[in-house]
Amino acid sequence: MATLKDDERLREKRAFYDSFRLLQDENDEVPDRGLQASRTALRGKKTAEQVSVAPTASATPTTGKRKRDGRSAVLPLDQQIFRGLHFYFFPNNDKNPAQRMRITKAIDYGALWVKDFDNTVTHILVDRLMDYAMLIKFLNIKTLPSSLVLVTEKWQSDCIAWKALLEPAQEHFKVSGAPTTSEKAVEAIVHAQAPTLATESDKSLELKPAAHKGGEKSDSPNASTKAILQQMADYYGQVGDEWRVRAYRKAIATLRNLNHKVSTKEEALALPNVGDLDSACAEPRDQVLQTFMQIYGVGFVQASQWVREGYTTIDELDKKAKLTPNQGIGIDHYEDFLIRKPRTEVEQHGAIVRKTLQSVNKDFVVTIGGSFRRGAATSGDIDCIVTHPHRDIKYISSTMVDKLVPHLTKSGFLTAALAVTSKDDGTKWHGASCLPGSKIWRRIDFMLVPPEQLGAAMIAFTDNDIFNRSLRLLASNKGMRLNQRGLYKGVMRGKGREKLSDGELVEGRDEKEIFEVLGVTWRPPEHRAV
DNA sequence: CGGCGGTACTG
DNA sequence: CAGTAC
DNA sequence: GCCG
Repeated sequence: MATLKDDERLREKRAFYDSFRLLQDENDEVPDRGLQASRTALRGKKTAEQVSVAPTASATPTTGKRKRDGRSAVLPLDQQIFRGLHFYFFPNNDKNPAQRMRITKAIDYGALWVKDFDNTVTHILVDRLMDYAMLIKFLNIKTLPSSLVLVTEKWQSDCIAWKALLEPAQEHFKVSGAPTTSEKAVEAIVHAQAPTLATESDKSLELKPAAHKGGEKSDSPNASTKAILQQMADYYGQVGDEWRVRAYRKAIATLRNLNHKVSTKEEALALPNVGDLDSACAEPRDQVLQTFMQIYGVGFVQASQWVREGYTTIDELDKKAKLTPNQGIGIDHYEDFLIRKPRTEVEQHGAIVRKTLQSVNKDFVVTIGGSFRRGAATSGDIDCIVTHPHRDIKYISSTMVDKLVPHLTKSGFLTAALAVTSKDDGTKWHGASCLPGSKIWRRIDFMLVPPEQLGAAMIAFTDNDIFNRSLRLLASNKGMRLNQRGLYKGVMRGKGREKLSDGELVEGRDEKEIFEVLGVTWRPPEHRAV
């Protein structure tokens, strides 16, 4: 039943997406400073004023929150993903509006528009209605130089959506009738790293948790393959197919644990969760939908409805849409909640909570979980796992609700409550916090855990979701059940995985013990992510 | 082909 | 209950 | 997308 509904939604969504796209093609002019010779030709007149456009703050253009005149998407140099590339379009004129839009955009993003085909062309972008044979005939040549990149126009729009040069040799960018590049699967995909922009000021994006100390081989032999898989996962995330995202992430997880390079298709197929690595194609998910769904308290259903009602910016939602209190907060602090924060700041938030709690009772223990505990350099939110070695959940939660939260709210540290513990047996509190002197709100969560459940809670609130799912699934397949309270055995399940009986508690207190009972070799928190 | 973690809070 | 978050 |  869920599937049926989903299909329905998907179709619905596509329709809206399409109409939105059309709208965009007409309206979405992007003046910018990236002046290229060809632009003058393209736009004819207005040149002078374009020359001197200063780069402005480059917040998130999609939100349209700060600026009313959504027009001015100034593209700083580092956003010009096509810089240095020479595009030849087929058809190569700007007669029809859509095509003109494409060309304009390409230029806005740094490409040079080559009007007469020559050997400086690096990319040929073919209209959806054209095919390889027509192109060859038009250019009056036998074959194209292999160094040339031949892609459909979709490549361009996807690159823009992604803010990156995407691998052109993917099935969904293939021009109809074009000679196929023989390789497939792992091989084909492996050499396919997106070319990096040769920028002058190349600030290195440090992504590594930098945890490696000992003799561990720091870079995995399958790094490039994983990068591709990650790209595929991201793509499907964009496209809205969460199941495929999960599948790809599972494949990455498998590769992560290998210490030799997988280089043949056979080898890949033999691995669990890793398959042919074929790529399929779907329409990218509506950017507006995507933006709306990043609002706290807004999911697919609400976002779709707003899109259907014609909303296109968060600003409009803020002014006109009917919002729940949480969504209001989500919108007011849209940027705040999306920004990842460095470990040092996460630690400061945790320290405040810990200190306050311990001033009530010095034995309280506050552990920061989530990606922080996994060693990540930055975190999206702050997960505080709150426990007490010899008091029960009731004491813990009442202390939180009656003392800590009011106190920290009064002090100005806690700035919003988004989901609070309901009864006395409540176990979680979600809200926002703000360091003294700062104006940026952070998402902070408290997980209230009695000592006998600490191990299970640590697993649940530290490991990333894929790792969690696999552990729970593993438990399920062994006739057990894993949740944030413990590991249970003798669980009866009906059709599907429907739980018929709760089973009996095996272990909850000790993290390692849970791993052991499940037959999973222990790994420290840093190694429980995908 | 159908299934894809398991739970707690909001409205 | 559906929707959302973790 | 992979698994049973």
